Amino acid sequence: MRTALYHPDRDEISLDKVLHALSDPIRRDIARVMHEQGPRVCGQLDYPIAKSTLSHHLKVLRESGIMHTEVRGTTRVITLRREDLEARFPGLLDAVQVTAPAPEHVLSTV
Amino acid sequence: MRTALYHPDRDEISLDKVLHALSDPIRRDIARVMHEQGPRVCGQLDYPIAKSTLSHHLKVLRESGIMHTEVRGTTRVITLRREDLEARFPGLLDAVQVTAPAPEHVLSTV
DNA sequence: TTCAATGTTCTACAAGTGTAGAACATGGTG
DNA sequence: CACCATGTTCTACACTTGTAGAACATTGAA
Repeated sequence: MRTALYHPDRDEISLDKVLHALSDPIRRDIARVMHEQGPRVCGQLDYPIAKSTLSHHLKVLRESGIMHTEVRGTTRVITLRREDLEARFPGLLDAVQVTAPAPEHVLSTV
Repeated sequence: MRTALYHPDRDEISLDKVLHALSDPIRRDIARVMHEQGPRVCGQLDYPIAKSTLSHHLKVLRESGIMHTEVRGTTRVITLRREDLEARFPGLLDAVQVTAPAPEHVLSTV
């Protein structure tokens, strides 16, 4: 059963959901990696969490409108929806350090 | 028993906690009101929630470093920590529409 | 001192979240 | 076909969260 993956339209992307999605450090880092290294295959992501947990995070990122998922064979290519997010919430990706390097004094953030 | 209210130092303000705090629409609106109308007394805030719930939200905002609380008689004056937040996460308050008016197409956000 | 006003804290609860193991689905390969 | 690789979905669980009522603390005023 192939069901189409849900992606909100640009105008449906909600700030509540985006901020919630980005409040998790792993999800924020996934977004950062997608921006820094371009589209990725899920398996290329390396975090100390279970496959099912990673899948959950990717679902949150996709359903909140932060990334796009394209099925390609057995793998899935995920892409940051940079333009949609920039159009909807200008400066947000920069401000949450997804598209901007963190200033020195921020790196030690707990 | 008067215990000093906890306020994180500027350098201790964590992006995780700030984003989580701002992912709630009521808390984000409180921040917006503080910016727009200056320091407020808690009782001036008008939301359809219980006193204890409002108090909880204010605690989250204070402990995440978003606002400062000053006890003054029986009331408490709350202030947006605009400069600290701007220094720590430049552009964030604007991007989450706390210090910037929402563009037309964003007002209908669900 | 007694009373009222302002908020916080305590307690409780339903809903949501991050986590992971097991099973499943899909697609490529031999 | 059988087999493996990639990820998702199902189920479960402990923890957190937003919510509110009741009691409490503090201060100012009558």
